[in-house]
Amino acid sequence: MTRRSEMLELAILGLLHDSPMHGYELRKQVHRVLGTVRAMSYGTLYPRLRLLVERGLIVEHDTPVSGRRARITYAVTSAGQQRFQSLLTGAGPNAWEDDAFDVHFAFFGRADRAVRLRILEGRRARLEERLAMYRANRPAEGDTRDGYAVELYRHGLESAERDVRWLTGLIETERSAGHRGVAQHEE
Amino acid sequence: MTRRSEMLELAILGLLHDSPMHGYELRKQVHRVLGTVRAMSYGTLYPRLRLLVERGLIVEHDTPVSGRRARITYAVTSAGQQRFQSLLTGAGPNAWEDDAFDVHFAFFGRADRAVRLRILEGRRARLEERLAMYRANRPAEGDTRDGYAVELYRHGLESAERDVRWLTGLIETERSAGHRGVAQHEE
DNA sequence: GTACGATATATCGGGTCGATATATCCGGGT
DNA sequence: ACCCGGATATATCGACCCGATATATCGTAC
Repeated sequence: MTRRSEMLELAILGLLHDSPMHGYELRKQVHRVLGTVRAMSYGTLYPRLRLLVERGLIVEHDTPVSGRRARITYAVTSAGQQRFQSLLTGAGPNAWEDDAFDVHFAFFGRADRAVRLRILEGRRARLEERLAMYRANRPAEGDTRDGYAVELYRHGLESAERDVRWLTGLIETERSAGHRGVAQHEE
Repeated sequence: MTRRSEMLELAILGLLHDSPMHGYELRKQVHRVLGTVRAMSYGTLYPRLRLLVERGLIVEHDTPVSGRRARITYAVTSAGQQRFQSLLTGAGPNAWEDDAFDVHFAFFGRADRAVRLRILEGRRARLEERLAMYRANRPAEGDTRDGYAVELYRHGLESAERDVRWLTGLIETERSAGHRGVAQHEE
């Protein structure tokens, strides 16, 4: 179980929880929720769906609409629900990485505050490490890098700093007002 | 030759042009230039270096420092220089993608203005497509997404918009003042 | 009524990552 | 002098992911 496949499993289980659907639709949802960030290819999705069926985390409802091509609708089982919760609640350093963080964050509504805070703080720490490395090789006098490489450096640094501020804001909101403020749209 | 391997080839040839070095150092430089973004693993780097040697794009200078472990220093050949230039100058849609764009941008100092503008504009168009998709599924009334998913959406949209503005600034600078302004640090 | 694009599932080859193995060098502690 | 840990350095392997491609059906526009 690699980092990536764990993240994909979380995304699949989380999305199927909202409503059962078939593979093609599922992939579009991953696109939507993760906002066009590297979504899963079909070559990854379909084999993984079969694997999750084998493990009993999801089940396939065949939907044989007369004459239509087979459309396999998937739904989470209770084992799948548990697996989802344990992936979300037990999130470790894997969840501090770019893609994995986004998936976890998208499902924050189903995690309690302690878990949310741990993931947010882990993510921030991860970005601060990155920031420290960035700053450690700030272009110095006599650097061979030309203006474009320096501009790329500046832009990357700025983005990372902004993300840290974003996380800090989220953490403060969680600490002070609980889930209000961030989760205004929550039902 | 996939997108990714083409990008890695450009990075390797471009970095070795600045100064010959061995694999371990090369990987650190990729980290530095690309700013911690997904750098190459050793399992990718070493086989690829051997491939580039086979193709005559780089050569290995064995540096047998008495008693020391073999350290293979690589340097670009003239064929490698040409390959680098053709990869940079002939950059197509592959170069509009995240990682590939960064690598190309880092080597803008060795591309002429027409090429720089084409890549910048291609990249901007790519981001605007992404933006359009984002906006197309803006969370509407009655959306099942909770506050966190909406916040993730908002943050992603904002980042993409900022990147478009960044590119627009760069394009304007290229168009008006040539390479000044952006490339102030150029030697 | 047919051409086209979207929907839908499936598979394969090439290639990448992450872990691991091996080995040397250097500095710090004792 | 000795050892230890961490950085330097090369190499390989298995797990697995992406992108392309094949196949087939549906809606709709002309």
